[in-house]
Amino acid sequence: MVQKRSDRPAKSEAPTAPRKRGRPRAYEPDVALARAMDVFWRDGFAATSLDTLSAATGMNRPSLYGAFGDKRDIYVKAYERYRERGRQRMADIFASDRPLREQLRQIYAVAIDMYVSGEDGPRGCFTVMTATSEAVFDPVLRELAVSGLDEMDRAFARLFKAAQAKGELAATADPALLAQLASAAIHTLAVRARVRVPRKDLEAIAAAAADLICGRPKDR
Amino acid sequence: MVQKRSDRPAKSEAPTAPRKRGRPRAYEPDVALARAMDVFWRDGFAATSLDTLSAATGMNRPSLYGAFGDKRDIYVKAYERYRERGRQRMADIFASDRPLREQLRQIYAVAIDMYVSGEDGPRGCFTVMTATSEAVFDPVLRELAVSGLDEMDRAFARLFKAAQAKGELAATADPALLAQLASAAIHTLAVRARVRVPRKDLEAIAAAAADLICGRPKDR
DNA sequence: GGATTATTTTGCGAAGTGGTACAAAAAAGA
DNA sequence: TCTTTTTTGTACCACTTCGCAAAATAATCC
Repeated sequence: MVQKRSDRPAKSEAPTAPRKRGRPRAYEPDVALARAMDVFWRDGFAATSLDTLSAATGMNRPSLYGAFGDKRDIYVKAYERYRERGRQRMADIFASDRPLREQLRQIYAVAIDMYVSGEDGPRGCFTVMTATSEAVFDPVLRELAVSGLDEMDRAFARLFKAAQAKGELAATADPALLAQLASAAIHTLAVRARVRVPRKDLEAIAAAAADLICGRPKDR
Repeated sequence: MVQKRSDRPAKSEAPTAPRKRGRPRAYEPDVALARAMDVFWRDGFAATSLDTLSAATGMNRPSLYGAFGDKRDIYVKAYERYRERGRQRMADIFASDRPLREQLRQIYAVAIDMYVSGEDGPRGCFTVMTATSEAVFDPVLRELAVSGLDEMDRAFARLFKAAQAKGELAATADPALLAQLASAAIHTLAVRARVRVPRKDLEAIAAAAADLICGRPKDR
């Protein structure tokens, strides 16, 4: 009996078996948070009640509170999870060294996918739709929303710098400024998706944005 | 005594003196609606309570209901008022026949003015911030939000068509598509204003958008 | 088995929600 | 002065909201 409880018990199977002491959880924190994210993403902060969260997660309110904290805490965690998922979906595309126009096309395609997703209707972008609403008077939420916008801007800026180095983009362009316009396309896609603009129209906007940024396409 | 009550009494002074029969109103409907608009614009639909509206307008709830209807009715009227005001502020600029780049600069300047306005903090754009949130599940509100986006798109499209006719814009450009990108800049300004991005930064984005749309500036 | 620990369940309470009924108030008309 | 008409102010309703305390439950540890 060397190990006590300070380090992982290292059970036989998956890392998801620490076998703690008391009554076992009836929920999986990660999937519960995913459901909470779905609700906040769809309805926003103010329009979401703890009862709705409770129903969506299958946890009753005290369990919710114990696991994640109060409503605002759940919101913050849900939003961070949203950010993390978005980061994962975008990472490969930003990292690939394909032609700039193609990278842009793929990035916008992923964005559109996310924004029109939703069981009961297109949800748009969590950052643009709900995070910015709460951002004005809540400094913490504002910092989160700002970092969400910044992250996208900076990713685009890196992309454009690399494209300039490869000669795919005019050397006179300001990468940081152009990045914010590339993000602007993301934002308009989010807004328009939310009012049920058809996917086809969104794709046309995305293509036009990519064209405008890269310069007119040479061939077709 | 020819005229009864079907037509205007045409009192001596302003048209605001029909002198109706019962107890006179303690509020002016128009300024009350302006206050309601301020609240909804700032807080959105869900986070606004009738008590808040009551306090802001100086009307108590029954009077609010009598004058404008239920909460959603007030919201709709407030949003329509917002639209009307925006239309007024933009109309002259869109109608002027100045150089395209200058028109764009002015349009974006007005937008920034509106979006950073607000006694307690920047409010962003009513359409982008709150109308789109409610738009997913409420067909009426969706139609309103869509028409709000469309109106801006179409105004830009007319602008670009005229610019093409004057030779200020490449004939190969698609005015309708380019218009949606011009609107995208509006949307990103709204989003960023809401998270308290400084005015100076917003102006830089607006200038970059105008440059990108018009083509690089010839001189400076 | 009994003690310990962690979680769920039940239920409550205080505040807030949108909406309304009803009487008092304030004007014009007779 | 008395009636009629319109609006206001008070009070209330049924319901929802968030958060929490206390008890019940289910596991491990000894």
